[in-house]
Amino acid sequence: MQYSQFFQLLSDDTRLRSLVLLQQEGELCVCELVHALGVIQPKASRHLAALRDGGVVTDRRSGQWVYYRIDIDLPTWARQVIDATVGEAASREPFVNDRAELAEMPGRPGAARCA
Amino acid sequence: MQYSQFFQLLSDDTRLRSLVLLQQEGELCVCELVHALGVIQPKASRHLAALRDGGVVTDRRSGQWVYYRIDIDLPTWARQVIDATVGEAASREPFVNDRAELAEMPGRPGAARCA
DNA sequence: ACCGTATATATGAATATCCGTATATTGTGC
DNA sequence: GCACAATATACGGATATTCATATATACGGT
Repeated sequence: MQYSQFFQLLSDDTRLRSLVLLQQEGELCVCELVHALGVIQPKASRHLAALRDGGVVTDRRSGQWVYYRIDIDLPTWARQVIDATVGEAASREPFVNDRAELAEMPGRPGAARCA
Repeated sequence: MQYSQFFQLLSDDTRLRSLVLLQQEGELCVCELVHALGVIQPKASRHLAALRDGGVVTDRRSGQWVYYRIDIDLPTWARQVIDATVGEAASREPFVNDRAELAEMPGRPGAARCA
């Protein structure tokens, strides 16, 4: 059943924190997520791959960097789930701190960081 | 983190199908869920206990029966997640069939089955 | 071609989850 | 108190998830 699979992807802290940041920032590369979340690179990469394989995010290569964003073609209900969650989580830890860590990251690649 | 825990509870088919039925019917006893989902009793009971321990549903004893319903005090965002999901899932399998099986169940206990 | 950076994947271990069976608990009616 | 129905829990076993380490791949600059 596709529904429970979607929720399974949201049931891990690293994946959920990544999704919240992606929803807030629009697009992020792996190294930005590694810095913001304070996790090692293989861990971030693995969870992003899971989100991509599940159709929740898409990736785009630009030079050495791979940028991830939430899939534009996500079904309406799934988008609503993410919206409701991020709306609540945005003002709570650890999500507030994740965003602060991202903002303080030096030498971020200069890709489009539109919301 | 409470958010990922909530999603973990929605990431199992049996629990999600139970929640959809509870959202639609308002209140159901274990034996009704056993019949509607076509699962054995310990399985239904175990998953309902997980939902109760996670604060997603509440239980109420009435004679031999224990009735479950979605917790009225669920945070707004969690309620929105369930609403969006049930709104979409209600017209799809296996949720349609679950409800049909429940409607055809003989000898249902005569408790409040309000929406 | 070589080196450094960014990202992905393979591997094995630790842990968590889910299951069916068996059994315990609780309540009802006699 | 006894029999029965509804529900809950204990127990192992099977499977899935997550992790860190190590390694592989891809790209840019020189």
